[in-house]
Amino acid sequence: MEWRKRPTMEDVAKAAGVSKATVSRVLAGIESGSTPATAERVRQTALRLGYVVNSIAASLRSRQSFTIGLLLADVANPFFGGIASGVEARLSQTGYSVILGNTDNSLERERALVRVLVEKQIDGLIAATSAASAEHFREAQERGVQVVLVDSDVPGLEADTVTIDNLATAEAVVGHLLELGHRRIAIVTGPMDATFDRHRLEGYRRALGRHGIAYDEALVLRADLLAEGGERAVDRLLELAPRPTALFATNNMMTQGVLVGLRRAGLRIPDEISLVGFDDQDWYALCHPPLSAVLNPAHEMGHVAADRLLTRLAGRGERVEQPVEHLVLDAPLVLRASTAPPPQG
Amino acid sequence: MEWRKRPTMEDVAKAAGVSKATVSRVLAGIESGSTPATAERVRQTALRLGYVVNSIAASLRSRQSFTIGLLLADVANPFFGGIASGVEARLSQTGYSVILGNTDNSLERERALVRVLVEKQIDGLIAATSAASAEHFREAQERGVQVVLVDSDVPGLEADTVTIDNLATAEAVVGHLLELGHRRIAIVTGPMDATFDRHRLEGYRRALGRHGIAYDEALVLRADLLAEGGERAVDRLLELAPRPTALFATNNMMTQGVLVGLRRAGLRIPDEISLVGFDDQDWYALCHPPLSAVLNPAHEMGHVAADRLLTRLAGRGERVEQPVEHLVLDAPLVLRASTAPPPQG
DNA sequence: ATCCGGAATGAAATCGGTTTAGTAAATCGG
DNA sequence: CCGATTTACTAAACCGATTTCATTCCGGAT
Repeated sequence: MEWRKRPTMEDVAKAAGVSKATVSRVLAGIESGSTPATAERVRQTALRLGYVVNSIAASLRSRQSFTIGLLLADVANPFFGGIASGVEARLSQTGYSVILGNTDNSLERERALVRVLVEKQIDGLIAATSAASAEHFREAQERGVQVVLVDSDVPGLEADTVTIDNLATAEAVVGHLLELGHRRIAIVTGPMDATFDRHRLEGYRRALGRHGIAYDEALVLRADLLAEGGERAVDRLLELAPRPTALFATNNMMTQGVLVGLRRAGLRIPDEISLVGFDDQDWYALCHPPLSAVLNPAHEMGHVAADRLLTRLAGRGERVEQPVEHLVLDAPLVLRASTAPPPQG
Repeated sequence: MEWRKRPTMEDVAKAAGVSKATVSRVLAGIESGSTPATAERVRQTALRLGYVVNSIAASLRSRQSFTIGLLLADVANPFFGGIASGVEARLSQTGYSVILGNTDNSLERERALVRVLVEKQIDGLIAATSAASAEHFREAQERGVQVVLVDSDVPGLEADTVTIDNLATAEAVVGHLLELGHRRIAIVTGPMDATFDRHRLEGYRRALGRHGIAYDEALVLRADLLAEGGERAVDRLLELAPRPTALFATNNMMTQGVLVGLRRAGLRIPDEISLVGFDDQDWYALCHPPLSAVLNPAHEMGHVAADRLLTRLAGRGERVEQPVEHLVLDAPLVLRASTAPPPQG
């Protein structure tokens, strides 16, 4: 069987009548160390032979993979899709590749993924998961991986973060509801593993406190961050007496679930109940009624995180280590038509 | 500066009193070639030293990276997010990693990405883009990369594909509209680069033909596959006289755009115009009115594509080459409330 | 003419594994 | 008990680049 082997740098060197070292220098774009004429000849032969570098070999020797890991709780969720697109957009401008890992909110899977990524010698890691544990990240750091956290912070981990001010944002949402006159406001939260989750609840609490309203555990509907959970939360809400007049759903999937639950229950928004969602999506404007929600800048967070990672990578080998940064982006509340003063009676 | 180097296989070998070869065999899980006692001792020392393999080095020698490339037109689009999650779910069960590439519908970016992926020695490539060109894929194939296409086919490329029957699906949609009594049915298409785009139009055409209705170029609203394009398509539709009584949007983003365009124009669905969308999303059920659409099984397509790629990778080195397969999945039309008989007069 | 310094280049070491070829000892059949 | 396998294991080659260090070449200063 005839099979043409792909040309290596050695082949190019031979064909161009130079050494591997020279070919390497030329193709790496190093100006000094070769005549313009030689450089051109090398480039031509490489092209003629259809030579393509083997980055695996290059990485082995140079100890740089130009690859970063991206851990997401759920790629199918547009919020994380937005983060991914932001990360990818920024990184691929620079020749870095991103290895995608989906954790499905499983800490076990997350650990396994980090392990594989470390084995693959990633230069950096961007994580947007709700992991409560820090050790697997710390292990990666010890092995020289720069890590940047997005959306959520991990307590006890010394790493850059890119988030929104979840506390203030939630406080603003609930403040808006309070100003409309609502007094019984329910909140649908996740399992409280992640900081964003806890901070959103804390903001809710603080807004109530500021308005002199007692915090009532019964109004905190703990769910699973998925649509299913949002839907079931509505069921529990219906059993509350007196029934809350407003509801705050703290992520996009649960917002969606709440919407179907409310529709199934036949509750009219905002006449019978006001609703504020999270992670604004384009379609929020299209449902009935158009939904007010917090705009969580997913794409931008991804972009900023990638940017931060790149500068950190660029600054390796510096004498002084760069201090960690905690970047906080704006998350405006976009008001549409799903909130109104509470019904009379 | 004191700096502890991460242990290599050599270190483990020395500490365990065996050779690198033995360590390699043990850690690779090769049963034969070592006593259970030796194996255990090696595993223990590896653990004790905190040894982690360097897959880069392993890949270089073994010529397998256990990495595949995933090219998507737009990760932020939930449809592609669904494909990504399907691919990732199937692949990560098996120790493969996926490198994500976003093409943004740019052929140039797509070519550059394929180049980088080939340099990174991917074992396989899954692409869900609307590239009309085959050569960059063919080049990857020549370099030993197995290619699987998802959602769209690339004419002139010998590769596995995983798609839906776009022609039949579109024909069914338009057939449904025709049976309701519509005679002027507009369609919003993409730029016709991709086969899915062309096939959907062809299905539209065939349905009309089957019902003895003339095909009218004016009713074909060419857009850009984005929401923006769908919105502008509505503007053009409004200028048509007589105005079409039904509209078929052929992907999720354009469906969304059409929805906002229609809303802005104040056209009531389905009283004044019927609408069928594509790439069913959960929120279609939540808008007003609940939207009928084709359910494009993104997650499943990704899953199947990954599966196909894995069996192809497993079958390398066989005497006989496996023939390419064209897998076609079901894409049901889910009817909700956005279609009705045309208005009188 | 001679010496010197910098630029161009090449030979060889190196990265950290996998794989091959080979060796010594253990096992087996008769 | 002997030759023939088999088994456990090692030494060394190898994958294909980058990087270090030595060498050659050249023009300009002395």
